[in-house]
Amino acid sequence: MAGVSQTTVSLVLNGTGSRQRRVGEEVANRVLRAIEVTGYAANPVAQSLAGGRSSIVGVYTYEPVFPASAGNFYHPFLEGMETEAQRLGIDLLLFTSMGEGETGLVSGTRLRRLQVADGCVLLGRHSRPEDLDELLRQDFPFAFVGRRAAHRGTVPFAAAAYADATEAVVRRLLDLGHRRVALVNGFTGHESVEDRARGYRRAMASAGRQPVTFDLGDNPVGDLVDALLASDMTAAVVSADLAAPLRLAALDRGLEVPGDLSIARLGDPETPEPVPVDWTGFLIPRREMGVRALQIVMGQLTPGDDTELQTYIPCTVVDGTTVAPPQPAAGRR
Amino acid sequence: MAGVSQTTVSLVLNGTGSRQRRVGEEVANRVLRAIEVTGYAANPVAQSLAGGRSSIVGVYTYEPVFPASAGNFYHPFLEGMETEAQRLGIDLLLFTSMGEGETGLVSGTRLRRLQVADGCVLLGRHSRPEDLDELLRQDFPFAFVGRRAAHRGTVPFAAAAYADATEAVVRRLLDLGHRRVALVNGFTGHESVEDRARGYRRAMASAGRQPVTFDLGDNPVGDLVDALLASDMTAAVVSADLAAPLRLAALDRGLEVPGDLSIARLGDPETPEPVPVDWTGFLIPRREMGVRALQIVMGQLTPGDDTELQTYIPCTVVDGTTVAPPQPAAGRR
DNA sequence: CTGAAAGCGCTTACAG
DNA sequence: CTGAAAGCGCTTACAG
Repeated sequence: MAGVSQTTVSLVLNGTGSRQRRVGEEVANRVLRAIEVTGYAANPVAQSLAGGRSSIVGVYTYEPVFPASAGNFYHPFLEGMETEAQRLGIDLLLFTSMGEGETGLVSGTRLRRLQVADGCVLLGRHSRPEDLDELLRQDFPFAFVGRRAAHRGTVPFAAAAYADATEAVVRRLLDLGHRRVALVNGFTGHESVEDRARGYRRAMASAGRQPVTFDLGDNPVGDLVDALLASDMTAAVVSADLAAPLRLAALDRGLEVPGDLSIARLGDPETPEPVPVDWTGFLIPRREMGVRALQIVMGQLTPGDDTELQTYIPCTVVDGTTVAPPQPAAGRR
Repeated sequence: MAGVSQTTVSLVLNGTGSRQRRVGEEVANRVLRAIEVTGYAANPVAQSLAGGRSSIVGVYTYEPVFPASAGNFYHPFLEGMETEAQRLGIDLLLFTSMGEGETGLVSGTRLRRLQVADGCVLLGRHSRPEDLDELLRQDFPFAFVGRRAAHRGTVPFAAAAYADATEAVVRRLLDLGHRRVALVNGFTGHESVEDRARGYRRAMASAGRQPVTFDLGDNPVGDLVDALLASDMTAAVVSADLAAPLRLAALDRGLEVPGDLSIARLGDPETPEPVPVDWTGFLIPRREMGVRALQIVMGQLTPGDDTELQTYIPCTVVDGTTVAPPQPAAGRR
């Protein structure tokens, strides 16, 4: 013992907040020295129970994190989170115990178990709005990786700036002389799809062009190519996973890419494409999204912090060889 | 309330052990119903503090888990652990906060933070013996992925059965007619290398052949090929990472594989080889090692459990095209 | 500036 | 078979 009370030790360790009470410098040093000698470290479990911080942030995923099948969807996000967690001196608690029978975060013991952590990062393509509502209602610090909307309230998130990136890509096509540029979606009803569509419309509107959207639906990709040509499209901006199949379908029909049809890819797919293509388009800043999501959670734990709750992270636009100026109409087959 | 005390609820939830006290069936049902209605779930933090279980198992790695650089070394192990964790209804706490300055588990607050978890799985090529000693001394439930030895005491582990697998591969070469089969190590001083060497020696001894081991050291791989030929070796069993370079060096010297030299690979490397080769050798059961490590930890938490503390998991031996019967000496260049 | 005391939500001997 | 009470190791009002 350094001759002080438990209270004082706690105060020394937990630092000095704004108008918090300070411990005498001399006493503080005495405590610090004793800590060094004894190798004392606070029991995080007790800290947590007593209302303090556990320095643990939960990671809740709506799908298994390490499935051989799903490739490495979560990998880059986790890499960012791990790096940031290390920097911040916190640990990550993986909530993997959501089994087949579970129905999300709200049900059962899941939400309760979250409380071990100071906050939580959520990831997953298929989130459940009721989970977000509940988290918001409980005032539990969290952040989603990717933009998510809730029925009411502000969902904190670290999202890719899909709108801006798509706008930039479409503008590039327009600048090359394309007049008929289509947006092609693989699926709909997701925030990321909406964001891309917004950027697309913005670019088209500012150039006075008519926006036209094609949805894949359940049809074969080949039909999509036919539809694009039937509409006299000279360029298409395509969601990440659909770009490669669309290009192959076009080549299959004897078209040249970008000669007959320019294709820009709106994001890089989770799994690397079997045949590498030098795409024009943009990349999703997955790693940085992970970093930022963690920062947003931690920001909510720090009173004076001014970290934005909803942040958009710029995507890197890349110039490849799948986009070229449109051919004169005569040249098209 | 169901009209019972906190004690009773706790008893109902924590199940009935061996000679533990039982709660009246009628009362238990009443409690269960109330739990269902209210959606009650015990606070794991409090459970943990009170000496109960937190249903959290820590994962401590000696290198970052999600580095883009290191490929996916940990991925298959984690996949197994995640699957098993899900099955067991527990969560995984990633101890990622070991930064640059940290010096292992024992130092600083790391060991203390482990206590949030009921037990811990350790992974990493460069473990620290003092960590194992300390964990053993504290009687903290843990398991290593891969065989590890400590100064004293039994280190629980889930290891690949390298010795058996190597023995099987070498025996296969001997059965094909090879008389001079070399063991080639990329590095030394690791348990996994020792295990392979043991299997190699066993197979050679039982066939009455002289075991010869070549260590790469800091020399170029080409020298190794020369040394193998100078010693009239017709086959080599090679550690996972060295197999591909050795084969290339042999091809470079105008040799044929397996014509002039049979090469068997002792394990599959962490990162897929750039040029796929149809190797003869064995595969490391990484996924299953993760599963078993978790089972070993959980076994220590269950009084009557008879899970082996040290388990070896069989490797899959595969027949490829890098091994063939030895050529008559005349045919060798 | 410092300490005694209550309380976080459980589990577990200990009495009935 | 059941409950009152202590205690896990902290934090944080509340008094001095």
